[in-house]
Amino acid sequence: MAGIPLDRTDLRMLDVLQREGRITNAELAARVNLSPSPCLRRLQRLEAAGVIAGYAAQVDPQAVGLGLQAFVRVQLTQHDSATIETFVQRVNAWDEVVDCYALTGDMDYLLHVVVADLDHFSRFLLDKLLNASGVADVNSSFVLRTVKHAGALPLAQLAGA
Amino acid sequence: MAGIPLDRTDLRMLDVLQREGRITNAELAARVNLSPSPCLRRLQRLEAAGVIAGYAAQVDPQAVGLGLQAFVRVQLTQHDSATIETFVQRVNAWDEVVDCYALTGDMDYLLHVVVADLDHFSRFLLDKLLNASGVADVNSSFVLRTVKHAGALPLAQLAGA
DNA sequence: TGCGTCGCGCAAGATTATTGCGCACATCCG
DNA sequence: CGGATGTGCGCAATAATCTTGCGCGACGCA
Repeated sequence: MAGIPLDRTDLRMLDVLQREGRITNAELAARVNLSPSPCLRRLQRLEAAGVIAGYAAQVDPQAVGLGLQAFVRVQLTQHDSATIETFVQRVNAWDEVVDCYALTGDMDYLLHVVVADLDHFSRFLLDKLLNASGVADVNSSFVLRTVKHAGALPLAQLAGA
Repeated sequence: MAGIPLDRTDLRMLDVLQREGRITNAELAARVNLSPSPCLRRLQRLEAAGVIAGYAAQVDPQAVGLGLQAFVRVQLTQHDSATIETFVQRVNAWDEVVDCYALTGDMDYLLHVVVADLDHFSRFLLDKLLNASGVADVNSSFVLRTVKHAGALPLAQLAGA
């Protein structure tokens, strides 16, 4: 996992693509002061190296009827590999869980949950989460407002080769 | 904010684009059993309506030297609009904060922070967050492992017109 | 100075985007 | 029941873009 070296141009490309992922290669080239050919070759290199893991359309949750989001902190009863493995597998199978992180602190996991409404959340909580073995404690907080959703890493602060 | 009606084809398009945002219109059309023309027209409609808010390249944080992530829960001293307004503005100005949500529960805000290392985080915490007025309490948890990062809404479970 | 490497720009063919147009089907009203 | 209307599809043609091979110049090094 050494990671490939990234120069200033690479970082500028990434910075642009984080915000406008469907921009044409021609315009991306113009933004970073390059002709289309080397720009495309750099892009393919970044994709092949996994620096760019993929591209995603950002869908408005409200528009598709998913109007409620919550963050659920979960504590497991035990921390042996079997318990963890089982929990992780279930989390990956649950569609409502968009993100899941293992954290330091008194709670083991943080789940970002997206659902249609309170009823939907209730079913998720009762039928899935609390039904899962190994779950000792659960603490739910609902999203009142999305204050910031950059969807972009702070590349500006990086020096780059 | 009624939102435009979405049929089964629209949802399938969104489902594909959430995972492969840079797919060509021709291939997207093939995936949803449509010819390129109506597929593009649907896409433009979805973009214009804001159902698709944008497109983003998913950059690997490790690859760009941002190897440490944290979730910081913040409680404000007061909840008057002036205190909130000030805090929100600062959050939006801080590059390290990728996401920020106002939550129910005993902590008012959840910040998703991406930094290079502990030193970087320390500077963020001491120089920025704890220096901000109106901040009563702060609780940081570091990301040990990203268990799941779908980056996609669960559209499969939606019926759609 | 001479050699090798690296990355750029140019150019041409293949692919894709984009628009106008006509047609089929469903709905609604007379 | 018949005709009008609207909606959305596919086709076709042009414009734009992608994609690859190639030659050139800059740089590092012995």
